[in-house]
Amino acid sequence: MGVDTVRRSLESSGLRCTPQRYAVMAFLMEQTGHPTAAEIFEAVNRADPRSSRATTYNNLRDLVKAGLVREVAVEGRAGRFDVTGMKHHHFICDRCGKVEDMEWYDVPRPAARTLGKRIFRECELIFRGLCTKCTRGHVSH
Amino acid sequence: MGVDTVRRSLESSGLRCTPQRYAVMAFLMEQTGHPTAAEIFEAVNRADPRSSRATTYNNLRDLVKAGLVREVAVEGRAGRFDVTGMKHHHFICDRCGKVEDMEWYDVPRPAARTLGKRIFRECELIFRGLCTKCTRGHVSH
DNA sequence: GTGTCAGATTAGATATTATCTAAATAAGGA
DNA sequence: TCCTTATTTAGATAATATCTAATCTGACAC
Ligand SMILES: [Mn+2]
Ligand SMILES: [Mn+2]
Ligand SMILES: [Zn+2]
Ligand SMILES: [Zn+2]
Repeated sequence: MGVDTVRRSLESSGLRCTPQRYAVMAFLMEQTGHPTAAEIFEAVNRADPRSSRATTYNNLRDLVKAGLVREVAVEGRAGRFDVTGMKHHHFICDRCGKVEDMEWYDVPRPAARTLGKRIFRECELIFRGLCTKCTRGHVSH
Repeated sequence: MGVDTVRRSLESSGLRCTPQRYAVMAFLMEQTGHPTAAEIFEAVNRADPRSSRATTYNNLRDLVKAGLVREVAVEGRAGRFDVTGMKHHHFICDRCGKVEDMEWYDVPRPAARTLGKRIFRECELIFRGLCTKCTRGHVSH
């Protein structure tokens, strides 16, 4: 994805395209994992432009609010982020906690009866088990 | 669920049945919501026996490790807990963040192809949208 | 290009959530 | 009743996130 695509997606969300904000988006887009705010902060500051901690958090919050980034639901204490855009599910490793993307597929939505007066927007699937790395040396059964 | 049931489930997990630990289990079992550690700490200490903060956290960790309690995957910063036992899914409100239980139903597991060398254990479904309370006054479309 | 200013950035303080430490206590079996 | 060891405790500390208020700058109008 090119520089202009990022710039335009920021602008169309009413966000200025600042070097710091751009760097967060660019880093997240080249990631296959789900970095924490601390990891994003560190990665962005390995090169110019520098960005303060507050700015990194501010930008993550703004990008999430704009729908360009999401905070994934995990049970750890540190928020983990990925770019929205391509729909996908997640696999979380029981052993090492790694969060991996999984191919998206449609899930039967809940029955109207169980939904009640709630307004349904989407389903999200979390698979659990052992990741490829943690599987090594593991004997099933 | 009776006193003895809790006691036995603790003992069969190799955990001593202490008043503090029992209080955490008892509170979680009467909850329909998904309290944070701070809420559990507060609730437990509204009456005897008292429990320190460290003990509340220790017990939650031990109960999770024993499989009697689980930490729910949510995107907030504070861990939220519920008792395992009855399988169910979750509905998370976009607006107020409330986590509600939803009737369990089986989900088609991912294709072996997308699973690769991972070892699959279970699927967990998260529904998103607006809870009943946040629906009030909301105009769809 | 220059001026304007709301939005953005910053360092550091503060808040929130969770874990650690080491001494004291008590559960449960012998 | 005694013994062993898991558990509890207060307080310190760590990890994560937000706030503050001074300063700066991106984007737009001219
Ligand atoms: Mn992802
Ligand atoms: Mn639940
Ligand atoms: Zn793993
Ligand atoms: Zn709600």
